[in-house]
Amino acid sequence: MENETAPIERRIAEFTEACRRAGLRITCQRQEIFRELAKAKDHPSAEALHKRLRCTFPNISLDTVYRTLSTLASCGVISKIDTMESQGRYEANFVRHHHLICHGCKEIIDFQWHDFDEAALPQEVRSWGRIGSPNVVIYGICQKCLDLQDG
Amino acid sequence: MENETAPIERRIAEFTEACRRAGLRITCQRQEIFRELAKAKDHPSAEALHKRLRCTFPNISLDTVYRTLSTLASCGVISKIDTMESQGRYEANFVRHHHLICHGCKEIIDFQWHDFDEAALPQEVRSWGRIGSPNVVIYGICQKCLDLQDG
DNA sequence: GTGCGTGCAAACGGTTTGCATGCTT
DNA sequence: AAGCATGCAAACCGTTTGCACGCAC
Repeated sequence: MENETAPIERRIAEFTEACRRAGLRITCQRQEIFRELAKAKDHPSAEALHKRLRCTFPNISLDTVYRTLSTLASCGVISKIDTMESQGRYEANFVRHHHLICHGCKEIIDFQWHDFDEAALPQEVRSWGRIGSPNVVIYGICQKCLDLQDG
Repeated sequence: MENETAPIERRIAEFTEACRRAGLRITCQRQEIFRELAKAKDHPSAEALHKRLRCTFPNISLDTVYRTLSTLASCGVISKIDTMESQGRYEANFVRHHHLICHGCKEIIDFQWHDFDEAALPQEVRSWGRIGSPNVVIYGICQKCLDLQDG
């Protein structure tokens, strides 16, 4: 699960193993949902994922997609991204990264920032409790949307 | 609007001025909503704010609170915080800061981090488009919630 | 065989919207 | 006087839930 650049089949195998460890049954719906998310590059919502899955798996229901995403997220096998929008978005990228979010097209771009990842946190934060990885979120308007506005 | 530590009446005056500039009418609902948010220290949701407002302003409707918060947020007079939860939360703190969010009690704590604010952003980010202030968001479990679990 | 996971449909909760009235400008 | 803002109620949308069947174990 730790390497998003691993070949997709290897990632499925890791996923299967992770489910087994978590006591989750391995169903084809779960495998397909994970595969579709792992191969997506755009942080899809549950609905977007459902739409894609229906091409190869016409009977899959939206509820199952919702249920599976939330199950997998709570096992830490995938993660949910909090955005300003009403729809939740998901990703299966476990390389440490941060997000750029476009207010215009809602695209989410991953970026890495090693200096940040290694920086010491303020004392106030360290003494607050038990923390997860600090995440940088930057909202803005991407170049494509800027061009559309000006053009 | 820039100083959250200014006396509340001065902040209301600044708010009034900002509305005028934005071409928004100054109604007592808007003033009261802003006042309640400006004095809140806990990043309330629309519903929480509505509940508080009803004490001093029994006829105010929830719709107006929603409408006003979204109007003010789009003028940049207040800001909306994106969290993992379904409810949107708001703040009127314009001192540069970041957020610690507790998965347990959902409390949101502000903290400042000057070194971060002054750090150079990765090239990849600078060339992406037009960006707003980078925000650090840290999820975790606060000490109070940890104590409850262990105790 | 046991019981978790699925599909279906209905409920849910937060938020948004249409409309007539009221109040700021 | 003109028209934006409000309150009310109903719609909306993403998500969750109850239930009976089916499949992984």
